[in-house]
Amino acid sequence: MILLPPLIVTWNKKRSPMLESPITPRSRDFAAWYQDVVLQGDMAEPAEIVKGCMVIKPNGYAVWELLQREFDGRFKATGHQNVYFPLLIPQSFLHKEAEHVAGFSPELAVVTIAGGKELEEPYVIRPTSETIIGHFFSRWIQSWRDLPMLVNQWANVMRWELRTRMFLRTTEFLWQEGHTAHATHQEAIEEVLRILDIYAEVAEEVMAMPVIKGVKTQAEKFAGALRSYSIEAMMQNGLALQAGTSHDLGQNFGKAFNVQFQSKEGQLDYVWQTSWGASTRLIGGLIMSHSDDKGLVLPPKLAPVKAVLVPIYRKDHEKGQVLEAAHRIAKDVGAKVDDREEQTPGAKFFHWERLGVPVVLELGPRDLASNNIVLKRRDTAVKEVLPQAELAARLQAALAQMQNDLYGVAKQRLKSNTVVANSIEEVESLLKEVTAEKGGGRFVMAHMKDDPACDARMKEFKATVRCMPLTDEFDGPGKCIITGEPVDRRVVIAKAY
RNA sequence: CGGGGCGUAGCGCAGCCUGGUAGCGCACCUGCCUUGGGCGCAGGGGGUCGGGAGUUCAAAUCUCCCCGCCCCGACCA
Repeated sequence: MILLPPLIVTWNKKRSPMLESPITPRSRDFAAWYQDVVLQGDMAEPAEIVKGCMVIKPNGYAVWELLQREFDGRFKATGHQNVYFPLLIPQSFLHKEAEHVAGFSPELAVVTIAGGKELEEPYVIRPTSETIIGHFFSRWIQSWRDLPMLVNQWANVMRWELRTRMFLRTTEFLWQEGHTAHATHQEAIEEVLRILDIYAEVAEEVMAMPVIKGVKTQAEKFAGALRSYSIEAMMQNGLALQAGTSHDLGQNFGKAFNVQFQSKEGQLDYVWQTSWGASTRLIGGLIMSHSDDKGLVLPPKLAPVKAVLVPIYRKDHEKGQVLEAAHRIAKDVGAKVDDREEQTPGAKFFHWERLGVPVVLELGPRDLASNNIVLKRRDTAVKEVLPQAELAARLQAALAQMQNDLYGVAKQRLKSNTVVANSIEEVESLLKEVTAEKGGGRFVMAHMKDDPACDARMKEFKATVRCMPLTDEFDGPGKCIITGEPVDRRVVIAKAY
């Protein structure tokens, strides 16, 4: 295990013992820091008895539920309906689309025995549901009147990964997968981009996590898609995280599963399909975007508890007055009162700090006498003394400001860690510059042809082409740094999770 | 799947080299005392030492096998 340095408690030496921080500093070991924050923030823990899986704890699941609500509302507002398909998929289904099976075969878990008997045809535990949904789409769709078909499912999926990290990559994970069918390619493309916008909006406005929207290279696209789009975020160590993907499946699955419709003109044609997904990985991205050495930092919009009030008192008569006021004030502003008697205020401050609660309020005898209250933001650690009468407004303002500030800080980090390269040598040196000491990364923008041979060269730097941005300040034509051929824009090259 | 680390009380660890009564801190229980950033004191409960086999009078400790977890690399939301 990692040895932890003592956290020296300087504010009250005569009363406080030397304490050990339960969290490894980010700067020392980012991976250990991340794991500590997940554990100390009570978000999840390794399932231990089930390889590669995790238990999402109440605090973590509450964040997922808030995220779900944000996505689900937007999906429904754009005409999608929720459905649920089986966890088990006949193995043969996977084989109907050549690229699809090639891409997913290595990571499938297969059920071969059920009810004590060997199955005639094994089932795979879904790694994603394009195939089984294709099968049902072919039964549900006959006419142009049945289109567009817009469905979404909230589900678990399983991919047998060799290397797992909580939230970022586990064998089983939760996600939503949207599946749609359209009469024309144009409509399908519009759908893919509409969803990509929703992903970006939730990431930026709800998670306070800036992203780059882009197109995946052919080498990096979803197995079975014509084109894949993604949003890419940058973590605090400069590594990239794919935070949501939206795929233009063309007619590949339509043909594989015979999903045909009769057009207004009476002609038979295959549907144009899309699929798109965002997973619990987003929570990993959330943690790696905002949290610090003291623990979790949650943006107000995704904090299950937005404010906690810690009452402070000495004597019995103070206790009664403080608690009465604490409950009254907390009720007014929607804060939770931590009135546990067996914990001292100091212990409570540390507790809520680790859990990432955006605002902690302090109320003690001094405040009662002056009609004030103390408000402290999790991200800045700044304490403000303000009149109780102004609390409701000031709390809302503080939460809104914190939401904005978190985004601003992350946006600035993305900007300042994004650099331009005009040759492959420059890509290499720019990537190596940050890898050595920091164990980190950055985004390098370079002109590159969308050709698997070019993607492959990035392996030398342990990097990948994250995406070809749809729009950003690095747009503009140039020559591919590998082939010299003219290309119309720069791509994002980075090390990634 | 390769390399490394680790499995001893709920958690974090010491003990192992050199075999001989299973320990420490936190947490937990009881009481008193404290409360504006991890209070203190006193008393107390809690263990198939990851599993199996072997060596030995005797194994947490030595040998072999197995299992699991974490980290680092090749594949990936």
